[in-house]
Parts: sequence; C-alpha cells; structure tokens
Amino acid sequence: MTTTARRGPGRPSLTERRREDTRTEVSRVAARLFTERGYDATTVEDIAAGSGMALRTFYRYFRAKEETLAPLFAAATRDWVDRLADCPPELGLVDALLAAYRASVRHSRVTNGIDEAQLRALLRMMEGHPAFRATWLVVHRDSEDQLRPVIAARVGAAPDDLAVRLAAGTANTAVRIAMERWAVGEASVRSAEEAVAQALREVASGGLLAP
Amino acid sequence: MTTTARRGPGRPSLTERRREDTRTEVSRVAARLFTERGYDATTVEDIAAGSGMALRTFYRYFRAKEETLAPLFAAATRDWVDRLADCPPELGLVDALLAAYRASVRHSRVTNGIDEAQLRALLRMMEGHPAFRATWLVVHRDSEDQLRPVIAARVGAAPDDLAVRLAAGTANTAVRIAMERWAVGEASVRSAEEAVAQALREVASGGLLAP
DNA sequence: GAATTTTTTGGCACGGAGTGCCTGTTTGGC
DNA sequence: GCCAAACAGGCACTCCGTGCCAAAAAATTC
Repeated sequence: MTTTARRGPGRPSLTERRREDTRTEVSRVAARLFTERGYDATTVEDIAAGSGMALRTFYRYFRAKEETLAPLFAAATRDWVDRLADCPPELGLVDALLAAYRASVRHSRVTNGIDEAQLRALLRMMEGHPAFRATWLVVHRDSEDQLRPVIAARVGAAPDDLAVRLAAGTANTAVRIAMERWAVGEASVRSAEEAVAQALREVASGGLLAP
Repeated sequence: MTTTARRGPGRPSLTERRREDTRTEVSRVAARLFTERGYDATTVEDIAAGSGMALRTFYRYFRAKEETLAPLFAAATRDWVDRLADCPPELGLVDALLAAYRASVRHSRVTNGIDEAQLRALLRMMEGHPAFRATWLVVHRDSEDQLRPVIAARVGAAPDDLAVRLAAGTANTAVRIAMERWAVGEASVRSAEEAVAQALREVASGGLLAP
C-alpha cells in the first residue's frame, strides 16, 4: 500500500484498513493453494500456515473456509462501484458503468487486487464446487447493494426505489454473465472487457424483454 | 402424489421421482425445524431423525446441510419455468413470464410445494445466515439456466445466445428482487404477485438502463 | 416361491470445520 | 516503566461430512 491516505470522515479507520489488508493477503494465499491443490485438498490449517497465522486466528478474520475468496472477488466489484461513483455525472448510466469497468480492469492490472488469469482459473473451478459458486454469487449480490446508492445518486432517486434496485440488479447480472462467459472461454468472447461491453450494450437496448 | 403418471419419453424414471419426493419431504421437515429452532440450533441428526432416516442416509440425499432447503426453493422456480413453457406462444415474453408466475403461485397454494407464509419466514431468516442466502442465490442461478431454453424457444434463438442469457438473467433477477422486497414486508408491496408484476413491468419498460 | 443379484440403508470410525474459553503477547496512552 | 485494551494462539469440544463395510430390502432369475 503506497497511497498516502488521510483519515477523512467517511474513510475507515487504520485498524479497519489493516484488517482488510490481512483479509486480502490471506485471500491471495488461499487462491494460490486452491488453484495448486484444489479446494478440498486444501485445509484451513494450510491456509493459516501459509499466511503465517494460527488456525484460531484465521477464524478471527473469516467465518468459514468458503468465505476465504470473497475479499478477492469483492475487491474487484468494489473497485468497479467506486469508479462508477467518480464518473462524470453527464455520462449516461450504461456508458458510466462500462467506463468504470474499463478503468477498473485496466488499473487493477498494474496494482493490487486480482489479476485476470487467476480470476479466470478460479471461476473455472466453480463448476463442481458448490462452495465456490456460492461465494461468487454472494459477492455479486453484495455488489448489487453497493451499486444502489451510487446509481440512485446519478439518477436522482432513492436507493431503495424499485427502479434503482432493478437497475442495480440488471447491471450487476449483466457483468456477472459476461464474466461467466469469458471464464469458460466462449468463442465470441475475446476479453473480459469486450464481454462486459457486449452485455451492457445489450441490456441498454432493452434486450428481449422490451421489444 | 395422486397424479396418474405414464412414463413418457422425457419423463424421469420412477426411482428418480421417488428420490425427488424424499428430498422434498426432508426439505419440508428441515424448513419446519429451522423456523422453530433456528438454523444453527438444528443439527443434521435432528433433520434425519425427523425424516425417519439415519444420519448417513441423509447424506445420500444431500451433500451438505445448507443444501437442505434447495428442493423447496427450487420447486417454486421449477414450476414457474414449466408453466412459462406452457404459455401460448403469441403472448409477449414479459406477459408470459408474469402469467406463468401467477398460475404457479395460485396453483401451489392448494397443492404441494411451499406455501407463501413459510417461504416468507425463511427468506426473512436469510439476513445473518450466510448459508441460507447462498442457497437462495444458488437456486436462482440454476433457475436462470432452466429459463434459457424456454426463452430461446419462445423467441426463436439459441439458448446460449447472449441476448437469451441476459433476458433469462434479468427476468430472474427481477423476480428475485421482487420476492426479497416482499419478504421484508416493504410498505408498497401488498403481495408477492404484485411485487413480481411491478418488477417485470419495470424491466419491460427498459427501466433506468434504457432511457 | 426360493435363491441370487442389485440397490438401498445404517452403523462405525475418522478427519476436517468451526467455536467457547482461557492464557499469553502486542499495542498504545500515560 | 505501568496499565488497559485489543489481538494472537492453544486447547478442548461439537458438529459436519465421508469412506468402508455389514444388514436389510427390492428387483431379478430360475
């Protein structure tokens, strides 16, 4: 972490940020072990040992083994939402969503977070590993809730308006489906970015539901 | 089950249906125990005993404790998709989705499946119970895949077309969000049916994403 | 209908997951 | 240096989930 971060009012405290860093660090270790040995063959003790902590301490950071990858996935969606909030307000919602995604994926390539190759490998492991699938879906469900206030602010509505909820849900679903298509290596998908662009453009056009 | 069922070509075998019945039965027992005592306070042995089977046998029907409610949730979405397939083709997609939902909820009120009050109670338990949340989301993710071929058939496209995937994902998300709104008892929601109708109409109009 | 094969069920033992409780160790303010 | 609060670790214990083998039940064959 090289960013010079002032404490700021809405900003999490130093302790909380340290905690998040630890979680991310453990998450990276787990991702490596899972891809190397598989999910079942990796014990929580392995992850704890690899992270230089005791088993009991691991459980102070994660409620369950299957939660271990959540910080890694969540970092990606979190970053996307944050960049959406920073997008110029005159941009249309879909354009902003796409621009935010592009900025996020470009930036996270050079900095911390999860790199695309690893994310892809993990997503491919999801088939046949219910625990993985569940984590992936839970992270996206959380992302939906994070998206709501940002979308609400852009369109000038309340975060719990039905229209805002649905916009968040739809946008989020589009990104999820795009990444799932990209992960399995569908022929017409050249990059995650392209997949997301296609999906967002499709829902922006109304798609099959609004003919 | 009192329906006189011929074997039919696409129909599952008797053994498979017996198995499904057993799963549903156990699912109902678990739903009762969870609502009575809470999720954590209910052990798998309780569920097995309540279902008249040994613990080891339970694990021949379910891979994990958190999977126990899946048949109950899945029966609802499965029924919805089946009725969509039976809707007259000249009906618009959104109208058909809504009609199928109405038929499903009306019919399952008198026959087997899960009744609304219990579903609502279980959904309300989801807050603070990650395992529940995950199951709910996984069921809806599966529903998305079941929806694809049916939608594809209606609009005359391939099931793995991006547009079909997104329509399935969006429709499914709309229903999920509607039910989540209904479950928490939002003021502007009088019934699950009304919530779903509102949500589907909103996405049919294009919503905030297609202004 | 008796014998046999196949499927289903249950008991047992075992390792990993997850937690309550208590003891050490670090951190930070004085 | 002293004390308090937060954090890490060890230990014991319960529950989850599974491999393995034996008993029971169901289907099949003669």
